[in-house]
Amino acid sequence: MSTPTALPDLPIAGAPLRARAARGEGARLRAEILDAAERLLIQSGDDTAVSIRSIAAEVGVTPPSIYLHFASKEALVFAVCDRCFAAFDAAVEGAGASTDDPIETHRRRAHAYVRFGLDHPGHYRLLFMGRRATRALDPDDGLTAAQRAFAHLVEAVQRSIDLGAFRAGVDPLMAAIGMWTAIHGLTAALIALPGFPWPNVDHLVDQLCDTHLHALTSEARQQGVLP
Amino acid sequence: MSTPTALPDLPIAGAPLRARAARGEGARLRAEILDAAERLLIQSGDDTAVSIRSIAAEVGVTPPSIYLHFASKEALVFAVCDRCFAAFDAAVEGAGASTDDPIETHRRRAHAYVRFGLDHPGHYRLLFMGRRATRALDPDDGLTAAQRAFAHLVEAVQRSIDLGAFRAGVDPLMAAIGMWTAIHGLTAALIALPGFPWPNVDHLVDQLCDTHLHALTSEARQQGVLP
DNA sequence: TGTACATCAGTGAACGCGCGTTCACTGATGTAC
DNA sequence: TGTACATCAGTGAACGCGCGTTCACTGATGTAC
Repeated sequence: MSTPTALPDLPIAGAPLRARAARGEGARLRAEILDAAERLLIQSGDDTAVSIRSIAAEVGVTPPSIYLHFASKEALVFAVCDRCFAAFDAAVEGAGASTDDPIETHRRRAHAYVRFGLDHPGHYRLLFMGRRATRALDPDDGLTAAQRAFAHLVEAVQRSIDLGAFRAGVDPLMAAIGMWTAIHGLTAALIALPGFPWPNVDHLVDQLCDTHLHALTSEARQQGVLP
Repeated sequence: MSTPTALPDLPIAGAPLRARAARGEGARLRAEILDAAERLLIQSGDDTAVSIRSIAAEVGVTPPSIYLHFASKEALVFAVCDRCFAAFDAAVEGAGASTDDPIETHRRRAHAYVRFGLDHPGHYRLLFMGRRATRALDPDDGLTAAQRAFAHLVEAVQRSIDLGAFRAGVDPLMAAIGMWTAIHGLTAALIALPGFPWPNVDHLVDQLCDTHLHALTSEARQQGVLP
């Protein structure tokens, strides 16, 4: 039936590249959109620089198709970020769990944190340096992956206190905030200012760990204003 | 000559609000553009969210007029940032100079740094949390205000070493990076996550100063891997 | 076994919008003769 | 004193572009009778 010149089975330039999902497998597109959006978002590290149109093109589908699975661009970006936060959390938790030493575990967490940021600067920019909504769009969704990741750090500090490795007077929340903001500042600066004359990164992380872990372990109170 | 219905001297709705500068005072518009751009940029804290058109409207002039004084949007944004960095540097240096104590000066610098960030979150986002170029567009312009600000911190550390307040073995660059990234991380997190259950900010800054200044003053080496 | 119908997975075109930048121009003002 | 001219400080319209989202639609596939 088809003439020699007609090749309807080959993709035509400009035509969608993706075969329509079979009946009942419409949800497959949702997963493909998430994957494509993640690829583009971590490439640019900026959700405002990634358009619905570019995500649709990456999938091989037209822009309106996105709205079959996500209510808005914001909802799609949030879904991607939640997945990325879970990956970040897994990397840090995994590193922390690789030792039983209640001090060394924090050191390994810190190194894994910074390494994640340097290995995946797009992820890190997206998760920690943008202006996205922090809370779940739908309150019924429960804790976000970001909230779980921070809770894991507080738990790690609490364990070190329970095991007697940290001073008894340590406030787990204050200590967690102190360590997190310091390591975040280093990571964010390393990513944002690649032209800065940075010394060896591992030395920087170690120095930071020395400083903070010393304060959490030494019995002597420093000359600070805190009681 | 003018009829009662003609009021040519009053601004008409939609018409430019700004009177044309007198001959020889064309440079005045440059200053007005800088002021307007700074207002809008610190309001949003994001240079991609501020358009040439909105800056022109803020001044009361048409968009092409911007190009009489700035080669591109990038050049205009850079000029604004350089001014903002100078203001930031002045705030921190001023606070540091308010005492002769070589330890207390760092504490005051830290508090002034965080206070600047919280008082001017738009400035801070623009200067430290965006994706702008870090170096001068024209290499002949010499050091940027940002580079001068960091140099001032290194000098402050060096003075504390020279006065014997910091350990002799302290590397001024490493110490400056350590303190800066930590305080930057706290400031950036405070700004980016206003919904986070932050404890008292002054306590956080003090805790951070305690931790870092203790490491720089105590003779005992911590359990770190550094020699 | 055949056929009308419902459902599903998308598409095509358009909505109104804002963007940075360029280009030829205008109209007031000072200057030279 | 009068006037032609140069200069200056801008303007108006347009360039081609991409944006998120909506809406009516299409065409393949399964299902009920």
